[in-house]
Amino acid sequence: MIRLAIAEDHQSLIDGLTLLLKYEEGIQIVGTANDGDALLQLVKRKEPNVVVTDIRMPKMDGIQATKIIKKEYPHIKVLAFTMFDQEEAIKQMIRAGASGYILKNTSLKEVLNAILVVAEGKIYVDPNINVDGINPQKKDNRKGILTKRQMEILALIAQGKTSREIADELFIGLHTVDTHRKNMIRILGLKGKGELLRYALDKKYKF
Amino acid sequence: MIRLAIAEDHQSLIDGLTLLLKYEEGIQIVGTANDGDALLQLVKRKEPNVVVTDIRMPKMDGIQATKIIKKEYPHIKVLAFTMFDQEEAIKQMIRAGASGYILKNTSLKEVLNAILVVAEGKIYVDPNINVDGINPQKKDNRKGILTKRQMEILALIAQGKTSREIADELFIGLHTVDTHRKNMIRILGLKGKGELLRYALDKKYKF
DNA sequence: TTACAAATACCCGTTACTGGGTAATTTTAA
DNA sequence: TTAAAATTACCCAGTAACGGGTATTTGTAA
Repeated sequence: MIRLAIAEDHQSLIDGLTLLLKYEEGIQIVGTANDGDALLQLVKRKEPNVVVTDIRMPKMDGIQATKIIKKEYPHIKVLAFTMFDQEEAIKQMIRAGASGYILKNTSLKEVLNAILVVAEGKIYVDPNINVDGINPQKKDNRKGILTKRQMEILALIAQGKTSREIADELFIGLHTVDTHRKNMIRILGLKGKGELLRYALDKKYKF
Repeated sequence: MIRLAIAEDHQSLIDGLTLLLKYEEGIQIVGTANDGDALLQLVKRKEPNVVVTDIRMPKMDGIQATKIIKKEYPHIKVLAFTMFDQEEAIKQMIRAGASGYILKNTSLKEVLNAILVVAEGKIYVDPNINVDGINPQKKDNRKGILTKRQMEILALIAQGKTSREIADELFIGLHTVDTHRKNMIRILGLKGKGELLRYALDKKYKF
């Protein structure tokens, strides 16, 4: 299930997209926003897995918003929804971590397709865009997605240790371990009780 | 760590065993009992993983006690501690699910060895015993250890479903799912929050 | 050296799961 | 058909984990 958030200062466009996607199976629109600030609030509250955002927006532009979203929630896919001939802005969106860029003068059907593509973790680039240096992905210095300490703790979680045991083993406080747990859950886009343990067991042999 | 329970109506023998095992690393004596009833209570309270029990005991004999223990806690290994020439009783112990049988006229050192052997899940039979039809293990009709319903629920647990979700999916009550969870934890000898999920994930592909 | 990331730690509240019971009903097998 | 096993369901209490904050210290890189 794709949980979609839309940010776009032209409400009419939002309405059009909403109309198209409302009855689309597998897509749930968790909210819309008319500016960057509102988008960030929306992401924080609803944690979508895909965000469609305009680049030029009031309060905070889509580039800045994307940077923040990708930093805090690297698993969220961002699809930039731009007007034509703003190649410099598009480049910045790429650097900010966007997974796709589609022009506003595209059919809504193609927009839907782009959403599905980026939701799968792939990159979607509008055929009409021709930017030379397109090298998305991998702009954060993190080796993986998690920090050293987080991986260390994840490994202990995989061993079935409780937060208390992990805290004692690493000579840190219980709260600290819980904080790391929560940060990892947020960063990895997990949810629910066992998800982190499931993830830990899955990745256990991949460190 | 072997958590050991001892049942034997001759307290002197218990004392001897305790003396031997007290400083043995890897073995913790969680309690002793002088009759079958007391043994069952002990097992229930302390959940040992290995039980050493006499066959002839007051109130309830070791055979009956073993049957009940193996039914409720199949993971617990039972080592019968018998006097010589009671072959019929030994056969019954086998059928009751004992993992080993050692004669009382054996050195305590050998008793220790027998405990270690059965704790590893292997079968220990005193060399001086010669019963023809020895076919231990597998006396419960259960295919595996769990029932159909329990495996069904375990599979859903492995998928990360909560009890609530599992209940809805199977059209049964939340309490029922929780009961199955608890029964599985008991039968499998697990403990702690994540253990059942870990077990479920481990066995997921082995159904 | 100064900003940013990482690691540390605490607060509050809620929920899912565990651990301890008990018990009725249905199914299966002896 | 009758005893045993399996499935269903509920009670109470405790705790680990989650979800949401905030905040300080310690690195590290610009």
